[in-house]
Parts: sequence; C-alpha cells; structure tokens
Amino acid sequence: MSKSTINHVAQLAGVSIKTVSRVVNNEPNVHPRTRAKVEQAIEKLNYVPNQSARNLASHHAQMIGLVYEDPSIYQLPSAGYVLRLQEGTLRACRASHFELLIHPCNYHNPTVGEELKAVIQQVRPAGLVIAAPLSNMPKIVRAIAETGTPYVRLSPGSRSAKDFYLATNDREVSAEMTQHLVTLGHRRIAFITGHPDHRAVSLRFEGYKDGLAQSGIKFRPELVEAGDNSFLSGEESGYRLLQGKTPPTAIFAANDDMAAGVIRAADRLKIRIPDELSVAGCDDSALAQQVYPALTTIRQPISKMAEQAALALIDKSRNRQSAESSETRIIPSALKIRDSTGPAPG
Amino acid sequence: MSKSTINHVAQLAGVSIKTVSRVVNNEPNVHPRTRAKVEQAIEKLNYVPNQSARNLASHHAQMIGLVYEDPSIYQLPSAGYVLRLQEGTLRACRASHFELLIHPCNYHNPTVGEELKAVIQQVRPAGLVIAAPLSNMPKIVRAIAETGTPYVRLSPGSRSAKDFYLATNDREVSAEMTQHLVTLGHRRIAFITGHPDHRAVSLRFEGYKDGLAQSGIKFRPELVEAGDNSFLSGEESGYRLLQGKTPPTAIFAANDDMAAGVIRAADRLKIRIPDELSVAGCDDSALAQQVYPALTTIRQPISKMAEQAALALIDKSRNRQSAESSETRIIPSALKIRDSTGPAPG
DNA sequence: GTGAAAGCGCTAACAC
DNA sequence: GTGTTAGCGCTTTCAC
Repeated sequence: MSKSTINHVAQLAGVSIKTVSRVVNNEPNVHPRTRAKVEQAIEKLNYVPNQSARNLASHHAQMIGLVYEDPSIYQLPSAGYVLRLQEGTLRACRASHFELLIHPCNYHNPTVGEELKAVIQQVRPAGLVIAAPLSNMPKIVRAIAETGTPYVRLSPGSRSAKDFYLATNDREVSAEMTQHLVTLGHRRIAFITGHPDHRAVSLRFEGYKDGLAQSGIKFRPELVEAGDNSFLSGEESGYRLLQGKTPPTAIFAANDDMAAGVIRAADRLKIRIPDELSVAGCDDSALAQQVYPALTTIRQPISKMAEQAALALIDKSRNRQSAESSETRIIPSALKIRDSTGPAPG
Repeated sequence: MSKSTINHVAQLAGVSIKTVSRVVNNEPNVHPRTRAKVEQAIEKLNYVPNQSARNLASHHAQMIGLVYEDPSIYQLPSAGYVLRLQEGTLRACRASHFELLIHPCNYHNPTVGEELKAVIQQVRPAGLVIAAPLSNMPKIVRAIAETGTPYVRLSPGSRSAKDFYLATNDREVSAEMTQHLVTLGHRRIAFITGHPDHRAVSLRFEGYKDGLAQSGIKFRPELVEAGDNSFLSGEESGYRLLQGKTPPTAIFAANDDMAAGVIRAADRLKIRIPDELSVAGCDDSALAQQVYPALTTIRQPISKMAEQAALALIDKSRNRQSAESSETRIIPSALKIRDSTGPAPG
C-alpha cells in the first residue's frame, strides 16, 4: 500500500507542504500552474491524505455520526426506517468524501448520555444526525448539545424545536389522504390510531380529522379504533370496524402494519379490496408492497431528510461560519396510491 | 465540553504521560497504586482520549469497517440481512470501545476497488468485515488485501477461501431440513432453486439432494423448479408443482421470498397449509413471521458471524501478533420450525 | 501567491 | 515500574 505523505507530494512538486495542503483542501490563493503541478504529483504518488492527521490538526473528523434508537428492540419492522436513514446520510457523505459512523443506542439505558458524549469526544465527528424518536428526547439532545458538536434533528411531525431540524408534514399529508378517500366517494372513513408514545403517529390522527373537516364530513368517534402499531392490533380493529352495524367503506390506519392487519381481517371476512373496502396505511414500509393487494400509503421522505441533514452538517464544517443553527426545514411526504384503495361501493 | 488531554491527567496524577497512556491502554507494568491515582485523575478531569491523536500515532483507528453490497439495488428484502450484519458488528465494537464505519458499495461500479482503497487509506480502520456476496468477489478482496489492512470474509456456504473467513453450514443444514420433512412422513419433497449467481443458495440445492440421499429417497428432477429468489418466481413455481399430475406434499424453497410465493399459490388453489402441504423456506427473513401460516425456515447466524469477525479483528489489532490469518470458522445455522410444516397428509 | 515553524494529543522506542 | 524523546501527517498562524 502506497503510504505517501504530504511531504512526498511537496517534494515531487517542488513546493511547500502548505501549498499541497491548499490544493488538497481547495483553498484559494494558489496559482493555477502550481495547482496543476501539485495535482500531477498527487496523481503520480497516489496520495490520499491521512484522515487522522487531518483530524488531529483540525479538531474534527471528516465524519458524520448517525444516531438512532437501536432497532433490535423494535424487531424488524423498523429495519426499513433505519436503512433509509443510512441511505440518505450515506448519499450526502459519499458526495463529499465524508464517512459515516452509525451509533444506534437504547434510550432506556441510563448512561446513554455519557455513552454518546464519549463517542463524540473520541471520534469528533463533523456533525451528528439525530433520528426520531431520539431527536425528541431531551436527555439525548442535551447530551449531544453539551459537547458543542453541530447536530441536526430529524423529527417527522414535530415542529417546536428551536435548533436546526428537519421535519415532514405528517399532519397535512394525512389530511390529504383522507381527502383522497373522500374524492373516491367514501363517506364512512374509519381511522385506526397508533401507539400513543409515537408523536408523529398521533399527528396523523389530527390530520385525519382535518381532512374530514375540510371535506365537510362529520367526525364520528365510533369510526375510530385504538391500535398499538402492530399487525395484530390492526387485524383486531379491522374485525371490530367491519362487523359493526354500519361498517366503513374505507379504513385509514396510522401505519402500514396495522393496515396489513385490516387487509387480513377483510380477507377472512370475505370482503373484497378495493371493491368493497378501501384500505390505506402510512410509512410505505416493505410490507406495503408485499401485501395483496399492494397498499396505498404515505411515503415519508426519510432518506431525503437524512441526506439534507448530513449535507447541512458537512456544509457547516466547511464554511465554518454558516451556522444558522436554528433553521427549520419541512420536506413533504407523498401519497403512494396503490391497489388497496378505489371508488366507494354502490 | 471538557477537553482535557493526557498532559492534564499526568500533571494531576503527578506522573508522566507515558504512565497515563499505559493505564488507559491497560498495559502491564504499572504499580496498582499509581494506576489508582491515574484513574482518579481521569475520573476527575473527565478525560477521554482523543482518537485522532491515537490513530495518528498508532497508525490505525479504533474502528471496524463493515463492507457490503449496497442493498438499495436489491430493494428492501435484504434489509434484514444488512441489519443483522450491523447488529453483530456493533455488538463486538461496543464491548471493546471501537466504533463502526459502514461502507455499502456497488459491486458493478468499475472504480469500487479504488474507492475502497481510498476509504481505507483515509480512515485506517483496525480491520474490515466483508460480507457476502462481496466476500466472494476477487476484485473486492484483492483491493482490500492490497492495503494491508486485516480483514475477515463472511461467506455463508463457501469453504474454499484461503484467508481468515467465517462461514455457515448451508449445505448440511439444508440436508437437515430435508430430513426433517422426511421425518414428518413426506416422500415427495420438491425444491425450488434460487438465483444461480448466489453461491450459498446453490449449496442449499446440494444439501437438499444430500438430505434425500441420506433418507434413501430417490431424487426426482421433475420435483425441482428453477426460481430466481423472487416472491413471484416462487408463486409461479408453486403453481407448476401443485398443478402437476403427482404434486409434492412438501416444498422446500431456497429462500423465504419464494416460499412465501408458494404459500400464496397454495392459498389460491385452496390447498391448506400445513394440513395438505408443508412449505419450508430459508433465511428467516422478516417475511417468515409476517406470512400466514408462519414459515418454517433456516436461520443463518449472520449476526453472530459478523460479531465473531469483528471480535477477531479487534483482537488482532490489540495483540498485534496473533494473526492466524488463514483460519476458518464454521458457525452452524439452525432450523426454525414454525407453522408451515406438519405431518404428511394421508 | 507561497512558505517556515509550531503545534494538535497521542504512541513507540528506548532509556533508567 | 516509570519517564524521556521523538515523531505520526497534517492544519494553523503568521511572515514574506
């Protein structure tokens, strides 16, 4: 492995190491001819700057840290979420020659704050992307803030944060989905709520009510069932709703797993989808496409949010001034209309 | 953020920085009393060693790199695989205060070798874990080997590698699954093969044949269908098999997606599982538990393999001599008996 | 535009 | 057991 250093390059190019440093870092004040010479030398020697040396001298690593709740406790459903986070962050990193450090953690671990601080102090990443739900947990955010490392919070739904964060329009898009069902002729539209701890999920319920109101349809409490985000709870809610006296013609669940449960319930009850019942979910998880019929759902821009967060951090570490550390950016979610929704029967 | 250095600690403890370094690195030859003093000082100053400085001086980072094929091109099915890889590697890292760098790459990218070398040269991780299928691609392995960085290959199935690698007993466990079906009374056991490029998957076919042979059952080519690892190909193979003149009583598919396809086909044909047909898959993907009835399958020790790989690398970076760089370790897979298999009908 | 010198905070190699 | 002295390969600061 070639282990040429900045000194070798400087020697070959006949300049000082500072000049090499300038061209490597794309700094101004280098004569084009000099730059060309240096670039040639770099090419010839196959020079790659040593990150550790760079980090030591510049006080931070060319690295972005991604912090999220460890999915193993959630089981596999959130696999897609984590992968999308990683995908977006990686896209940003790749473009800028940064590397990605992943750090899942358990919120319930009492020393998680110390742990995070230690990691940050050890590695000194240029910035941290904090994913929901950790991004809404004061303990976590405070610990990270205390280190002085720049960070961006990813909080779908939330809109109250004071520092730099990215969110999506969960509430608005849920209203949009509701209106979509109304447009298809549905009037009795049920909703299955999710786990109360999950902030974004409860915003979806608000969005559902907004959508009804905007369409001039009265909200009926009897068309609301409480789920807990699981497939099973969706299935049970489905039975209750569909076996009631005046069953809905459409069911909107606060996540895909529950919507899939509804599909199973309908299947068992010999109710055809979408002919007799429309079903909509939320998340666009892997399940949405595996289920039959493929699920109409809402796709959150997880990957894009993560990408923008990382990009902002990378930017900040370059133009050290930028900052605007209390910006807020909303990246809209999108309806994914598939086969589980259709015109209302009759 | 406290930014105390080794010097501060040395001063407070009244020793030289070298002694501090020794206790931090758990090196021998430090008097217990001295050690205690130093540890107190560390505690009081909240000292955390600066990784960059350490890396620079010691020529490698306290970091493990995980290299795998970028799943976005595979779509979400391999999400579980990637997450298990990460989980295992993280477990090893966490225990040793190493950090994890993830680096998915596209095998078909012509410059992937250069890219990997650049990353390695930049970050200088203590070692690299290379996951299948990249671990079987000479281009990748060669590029990494050229950098001189220690690496471990994860190659389920493969057993030919000359350097340090971990594998599982894909072939044997597939034979075991076949025998399990025989034990349940099945005699006409069909097999659906997977994508020919996927090495481990083809070993499963060999295992199936072994299992038949070991049970004294004649191998029948008409009971073999060629799939391509997709749900759809499994469904189609299922129809062909189940609508033949003498349909099988059990179908063993080379992966879970295809097995799920078979379940769907059986459902459409009103064939009850497991009463009339047993179905077995392979991988224990998330799908296996979402499908109804829950799928009997084979669980590969992906996470454990990744963990052991990382552990070996970490070990090597500590006791720089160890090496044994051409060891081979087999970690067995396990049968996961669920609800899709049962006694043969009649 | 360019360069010289002084570190960044640690480990390595050798004293003692 | 413990300390001294050099670096590791860069960035920074400031001079020219």
